Amino acid sequence: MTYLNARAGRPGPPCLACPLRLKPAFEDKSDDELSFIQALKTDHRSLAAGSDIIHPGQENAELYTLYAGWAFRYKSLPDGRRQILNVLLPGDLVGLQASLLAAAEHGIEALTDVELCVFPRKRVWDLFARMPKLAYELAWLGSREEAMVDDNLTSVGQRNAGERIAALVISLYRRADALGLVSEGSFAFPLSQQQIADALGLSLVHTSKTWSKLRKAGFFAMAGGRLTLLNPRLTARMAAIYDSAKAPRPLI
Amino acid sequence: MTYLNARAGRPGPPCLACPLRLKPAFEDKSDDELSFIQALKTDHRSLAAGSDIIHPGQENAELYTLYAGWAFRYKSLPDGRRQILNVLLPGDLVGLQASLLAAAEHGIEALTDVELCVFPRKRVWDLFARMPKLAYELAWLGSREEAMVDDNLTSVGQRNAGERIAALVISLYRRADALGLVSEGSFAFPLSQQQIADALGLSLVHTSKTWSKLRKAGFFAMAGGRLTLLNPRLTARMAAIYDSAKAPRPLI
DNA sequence: CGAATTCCGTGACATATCTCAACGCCAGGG
DNA sequence: CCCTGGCGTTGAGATATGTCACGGAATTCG
Repeated sequence: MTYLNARAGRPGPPCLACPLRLKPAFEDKSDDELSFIQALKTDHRSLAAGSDIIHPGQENAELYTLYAGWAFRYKSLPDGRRQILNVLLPGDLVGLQASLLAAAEHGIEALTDVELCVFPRKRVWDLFARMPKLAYELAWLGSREEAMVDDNLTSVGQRNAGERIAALVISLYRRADALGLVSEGSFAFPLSQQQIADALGLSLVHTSKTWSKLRKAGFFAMAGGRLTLLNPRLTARMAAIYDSAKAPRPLI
Repeated sequence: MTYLNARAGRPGPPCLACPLRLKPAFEDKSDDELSFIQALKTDHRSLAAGSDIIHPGQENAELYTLYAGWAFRYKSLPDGRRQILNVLLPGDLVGLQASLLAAAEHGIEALTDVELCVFPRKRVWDLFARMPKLAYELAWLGSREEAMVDDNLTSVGQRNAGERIAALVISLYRRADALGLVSEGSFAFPLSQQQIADALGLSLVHTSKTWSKLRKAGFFAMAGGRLTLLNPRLTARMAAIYDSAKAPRPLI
């Protein structure tokens, strides 16, 4: 059901003129590097919300950069329980782990309609052989993703339901903000409550109740699929997250 | 308190004759690569159990390979709650994330007395510039570590207390086995119950009760700091972990 | 337009897990 | 030698979270 709605064709912007790159989240790159990245990229692909980008167990996965839309990595147990490992936003690498390891140990699913820059697996090795700076940045981005999973594990292991929700909302807010996706305190928030529950290790019912409680307590509001954070500092304090400005990161 | 008991000096074996490398867990490497690794390595360091190898927030962390002993990565919340992110066994990289990112977002502590091969931070870049194959393997090892954190997050988010303990014990058993640390079904198991609790997101008391229950149910036995797995397949089934042989990995 | 489906909300009840507290064992140190 | 601190064990009671069940709103689809 998933690969049928893949569409290639619309080529996307040339990397030299990539609008995503202008966002504050990202470092500057030299024209040389950008041309190299452009040469690495073989396709620009669109997928519908709900599609599998990488399915569990897939071998020889390609490497992508998420150009537009949201996605998430997840891991399932044989009996159907599912853990969402982390959420991917524009500019994030998709499938680095799957393209380095022999087989994907997780799945990646599109949360909204997405657009992907496609880098074939073989060229990942070229990148290491010929562009050590980019290879270093690839490893850097991998470590950053691991740090995000570390955070989520700490949240799921140590925080109660309200704190987990607060931590999730705050961290997505900050990441969306760095991408220019926040306007007037609100941003598109496409996660369903079931997905929030799967990300936080909570049941759907308890997630729903705790989510309502935080809404009614004035932490945030939802309307039209957009979430408005009413008091970011309060929410951050509830989750025991203290401000730390994040340096710009590489975009490949 | 921690750096005082660091001891350098005892040089450790030359990489060309590294006994760890002979274990089934690791790939073969060419003499060229081994000499390169040897040149990268500036020190062989011993630390006592309980020492900080990398402390939270540390900048310019060095990169290590754990040569002997056990360690763990952890992350603390401001109020003192602590999550153990993953356990490190001989051959694992220590501090890759900390050496790539600007500052460590986690701490790493020696669980037993440990010996470390020291690679200064600057030379990590040399490795990318001059030995792309090793750089690729470094990224590969980073992805493998992320996969372990993924597993732990799935465990903490989705499994109940008994399943979590079973999953932890089984995965450590398998890793120890690949390193030749298992003899007659038993291996040294240095985690305290508090550390198990911190790794699994459980309270100490509940960990103790669940641990006893599994022992009494005949899953495993402890004696003299060694754990004997009485029925590995049963334990794996309880944790809903199905066998998958792991390919050998690079040792740097 | 009605039927089916998905998502969200809420009440009642069950239970896994937590907290508090006390106790025993053992190793180390004065 | 006793004292102390760290670690593991166990019981009683509290509570956060899970499960079951139902109903309503919105959306899709025939």
